[in-house]
Amino acid sequence: MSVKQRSRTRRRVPLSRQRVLRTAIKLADEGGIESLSMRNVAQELGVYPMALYNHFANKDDLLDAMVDVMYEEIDVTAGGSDWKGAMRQQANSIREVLARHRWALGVIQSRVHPGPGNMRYHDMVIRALRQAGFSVAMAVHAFTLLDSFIFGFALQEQTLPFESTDQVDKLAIEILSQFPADDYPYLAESVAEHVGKAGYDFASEFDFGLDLILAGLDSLRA
Amino acid sequence: MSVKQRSRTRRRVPLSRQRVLRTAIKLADEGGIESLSMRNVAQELGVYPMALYNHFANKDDLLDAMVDVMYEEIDVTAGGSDWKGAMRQQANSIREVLARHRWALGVIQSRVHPGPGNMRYHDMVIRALRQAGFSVAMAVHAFTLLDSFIFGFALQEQTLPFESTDQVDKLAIEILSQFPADDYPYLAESVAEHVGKAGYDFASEFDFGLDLILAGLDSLRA
DNA sequence: TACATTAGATGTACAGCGTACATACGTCAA
DNA sequence: TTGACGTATGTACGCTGTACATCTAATGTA
Repeated sequence: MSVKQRSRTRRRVPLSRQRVLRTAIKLADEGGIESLSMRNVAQELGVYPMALYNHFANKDDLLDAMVDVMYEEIDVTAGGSDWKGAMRQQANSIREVLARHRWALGVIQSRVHPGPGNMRYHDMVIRALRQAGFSVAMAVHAFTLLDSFIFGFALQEQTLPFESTDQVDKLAIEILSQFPADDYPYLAESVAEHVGKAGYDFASEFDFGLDLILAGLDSLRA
Repeated sequence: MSVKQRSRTRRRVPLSRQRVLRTAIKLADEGGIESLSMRNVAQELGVYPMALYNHFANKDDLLDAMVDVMYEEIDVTAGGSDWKGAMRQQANSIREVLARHRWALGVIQSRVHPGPGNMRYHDMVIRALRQAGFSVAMAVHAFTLLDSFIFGFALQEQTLPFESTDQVDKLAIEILSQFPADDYPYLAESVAEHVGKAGYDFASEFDFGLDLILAGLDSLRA
């Protein structure tokens, strides 16, 4: 890094919490969370590493903020009377956000400080459910169940060893073939008769689960 | 580390993949995943760090194996005709295992190589579902939905900023109080009228969700 | 306009990390 | 007895987060 060159363009764009945050998210999106270092962020911003610490207490603080941005990006426009539609839209939004920020699920797990984005998200979900006629207790039940399914599905989806959900067929067969035949007969049956068939799309499992849950919840509305 | 002392006791217990694996899991269980380093594992085993690389290609290889141990520890004894009971038992087993190995959820997300423990787990779940009368397609739907819920619930549970699920009341109020009053009216209502009440146990949400899903699936059996 | 205050950027340093690589050693087959 | 081979040792390198001291540029006050 050339200090001379840097100092000439010093004041172009002042460093700020927002700029650091956006840069960190960009780097994590592009290169994965393991490529996110304070040094990389600083370099991307044309700044010395320690400058970041004027805006974030430490790397954990930065990670907390990154997770909260993820919550902020969730689209939770209240759906009025069509509460199921609203939940479906929100669920899909979460899936999109988590696909855009693949680091988020891994980072979420080690965070303990909920930020305003997190709070806003949950407040709006509960609002939608309350306005749809759910009792307070049932609204809590409902959003916990929905959140569990949505984030859990995303976790499974990202654990799959391929990028797109429509490439399951070939890969499932390949993985199975790495193990002795008949070690996993039921898994093999599923792949042979269902998952391994051309046209199978793992994403369809998301709609199945979501529909089942929404139907179950609907029957419990006040 | 004293080499003299080590060499005197050199052959007491030979290093092995299993011993490295067990030590790594022990360290991660006790001190969290961030305290798991190849150097720490080596020191715990009274060995130089590079010795581990005779048994694992690299740290990722070790993490893959650790996750697979977690799958192996899941209790999936087939429940015969009582498929719901079997699923409930298995779900609780997963929750126990993930509580015992709090690092697992965070690590799972970055793994792409399913091991034999993972395969066995899924094979046995599908077997239980098939024997309960589910079609192949429906068995895949069912275990994807169940897995999503169970792992997703565990993710939420571990994100909660307290250890035990029965301490929600005080803490929920404390967190809310850090933000301007009435910023999150629906969240506040939930806490005031339900979550914040003494005796509320977040773990009960698990049974609610599981029961709803099992009931929904039951109506779809062949 | 001149000066004091201060927030923020710089630059150095340190301990710890994963692991490449060369060396040494213990065990077993011929 | 010797040679081969698998495993452990020991060194080294480039990377990490961040403590700390220093410098610099912008801001508030007279």
